[in-house]
Amino acid sequence: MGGCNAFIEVYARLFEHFGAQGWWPGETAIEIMVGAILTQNTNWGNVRKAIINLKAAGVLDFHSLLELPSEILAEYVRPSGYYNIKARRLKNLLAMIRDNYDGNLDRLLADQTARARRNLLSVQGIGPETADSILLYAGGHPVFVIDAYTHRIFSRHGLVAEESDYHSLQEVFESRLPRDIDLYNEFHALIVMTGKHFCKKTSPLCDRCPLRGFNSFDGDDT
DNA sequence: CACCAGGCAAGTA
DNA sequence: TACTTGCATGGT
Repeated sequence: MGGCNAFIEVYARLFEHFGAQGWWPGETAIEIMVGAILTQNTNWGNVRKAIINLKAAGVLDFHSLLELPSEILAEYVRPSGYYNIKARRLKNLLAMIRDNYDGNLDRLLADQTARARRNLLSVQGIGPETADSILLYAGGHPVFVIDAYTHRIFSRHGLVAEESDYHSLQEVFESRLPRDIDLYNEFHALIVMTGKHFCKKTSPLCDRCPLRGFNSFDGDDT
């Protein structure tokens, strides 16, 4: 259907259904970076409360966060869940930026993509999705962010193998799509939106999913 | 009530 | 290497 590649067609359908998402939901680089850690395996609504706490306390900037005691930081981020772990992960990230980029977040974000990514991944508590979210949404680097929804939606529709790991999925997306930062930005956001509304763990392939009937693979099972 | 959420690391065999 | 478990609040 529609001669061009399936991934572009999926993007077109999702964009038509949901419209532009305008991610990331946050204004500054530090806010995006913090949000990327806080949202790990957690509903964004909970993350928003944590961000509001940090803003209300006036500590949502690099040096305030660096100096803030971990126990206090943990209290602020408590609504996002795993609050002790996440407070430590934030501290680990801040320390890496202090040590490698002279405490300047903009220098991390302006670094070469590969080196910035390596440094992010060296932080305990930052894995590929968190690193790539920071690179794309805070730094504007052309890396496609993969998440649980990406895997679930695309494997259920028979577009990628069920056993694909993070890196192989990222390779597929980046090779099938034009290297366009705005496209990467919107597409991942649209995938998350689709997952939230139509592709939960249980309740596979529901009726009003914008991708329903996308290919013949659809609908043979639930 | 059970289940899940925009992961990641550590433990086990 | 390939599973499993801990981390935790809040919404549906």
